Amino acid sequence: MEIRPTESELEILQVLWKMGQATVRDVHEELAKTKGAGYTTTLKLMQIMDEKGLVARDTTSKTHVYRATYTQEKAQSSALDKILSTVFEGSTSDLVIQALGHHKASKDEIDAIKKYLDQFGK
Amino acid sequence: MEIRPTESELEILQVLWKMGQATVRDVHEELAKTKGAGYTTTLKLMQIMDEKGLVARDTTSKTHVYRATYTQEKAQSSALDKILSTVFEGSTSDLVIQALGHHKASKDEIDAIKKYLDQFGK
DNA sequence: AAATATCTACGACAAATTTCGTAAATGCAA
DNA sequence: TTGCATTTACGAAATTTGTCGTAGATATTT
Repeated sequence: MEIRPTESELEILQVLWKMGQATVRDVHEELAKTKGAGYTTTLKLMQIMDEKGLVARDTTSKTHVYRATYTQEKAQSSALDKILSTVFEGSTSDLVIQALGHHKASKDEIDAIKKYLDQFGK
Repeated sequence: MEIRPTESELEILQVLWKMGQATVRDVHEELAKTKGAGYTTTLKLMQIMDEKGLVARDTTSKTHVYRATYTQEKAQSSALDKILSTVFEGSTSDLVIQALGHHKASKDEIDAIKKYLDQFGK
């Protein structure tokens, strides 16, 4: 089955990716900086994510400790797949050029990309 | 205001981008190839999209003719913005390298990108 | 130990999105 | 013209997603 994280689930995953390990309170306080949802909302979401297998939790102590099982790399790959097929008609070069053009990459970033490309072109 | 097309609305937009102009039936038959939704479902969606301003329609004849006002370029830009901030931590180079690595670009595509980059690097 | 605070579990509500059924209008064919 | 097919309009159900309140368990403080 393809497990697609929802919008809110993705926000939680972002916190877990950054923190590595986190309790519901950790995540909630991080989200609270930019969002106004209640504690139990975050709790419920994370419980659902556990059922879906997006996260795993250690329940040995009263306060459960969560970590992401759905990796950032997977999310990146999935996100790219999706926008490639939905808005870029499958053209990777279109996507890349749009990305470089619209969101100005730094000189270092451009160099990194060039280096990567050379590695290809034999 | 930011008008974000929903998942289903995006499917419809894809058809409109490809056809340029289309009736509800055109769109529905195209979607029917891969999806099992009824005709009135597509109709309703397109009516809502009209209200939202995602599409415009010519209502002079009984059968209305639709076209997208939300352009593919806009969708591309919006999609990139979103995944950049949600899963790539704002790093355009990460995104580009992932895109090139994961979805094998053809030689031509790579050349196109190199050409584009040279235009940059002074 | 008693009171207070924190946490999980869980049902239920709310909002957004998708789906469809039905009615009325319009056009086409017999 | 009469009947049949197609289309729009629109309300409402169904689904999905996000929200919260409350109860009960566990820990912490006084």
